[in-house]
Amino acid sequence: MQNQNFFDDQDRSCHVGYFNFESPFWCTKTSGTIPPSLQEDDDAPLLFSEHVIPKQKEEFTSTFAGSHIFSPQKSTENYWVNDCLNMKRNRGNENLGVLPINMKKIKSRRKVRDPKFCFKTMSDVDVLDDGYKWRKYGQKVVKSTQHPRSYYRCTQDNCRVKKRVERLAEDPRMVITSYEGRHIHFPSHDEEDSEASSQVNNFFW
DNA sequence: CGGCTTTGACCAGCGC
DNA sequence: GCGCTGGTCAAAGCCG
Repeated sequence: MQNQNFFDDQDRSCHVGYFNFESPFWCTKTSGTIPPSLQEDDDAPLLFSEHVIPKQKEEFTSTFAGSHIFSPQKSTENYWVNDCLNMKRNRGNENLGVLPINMKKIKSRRKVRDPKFCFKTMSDVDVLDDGYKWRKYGQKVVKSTQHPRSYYRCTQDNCRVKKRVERLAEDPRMVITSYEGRHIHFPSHDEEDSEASSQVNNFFW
């Protein structure tokens, strides 16, 4: 297995880098998975969910999938990341499937944006190899952290997927990677490892 | 020379 | 309306 990036989110080690989205799912407001307390608010963001795929050697692939019709406000970005992690900790079992999440209400009135998800990784390198080619188009020092935030765009023609990479202010060892949009193509990796290659293909979503 | 990164400028959203 | 902030643009420079 190549491209291994492990992180510890305080309850277990997770394997990230390859994302298995064999059956991508999207929780919507019409699915009935949103707590009643949130359904009353048209501006509440959509639920995101976790897909847990048990793997060999007691590893498992854990991914966050989400579809925010209304993206969180800029100032709630870390808050949203924390929600992802809280959701992991609240998991009761590791069955394959969609789990309801412990969700907080985040108000937002911003315009419709592409699906988005993010994860935290302990890594020395900022940019994780996810099989896609990215071109950096900007870097900014944001107020919440002294570390610069980098902006990348997929180099594939007509693919509008973007990702942001930044280090956690509280723990610079942690890298927060945020993806926005869906790839319209397969990864451009020249994989020698066929198993890994097939797993990469599952990230087509 | 083409593709990429760097970086300052610009713009839009948001809060006050 | 104004200032702050984050996101994007684009020119310049770097590198293979």
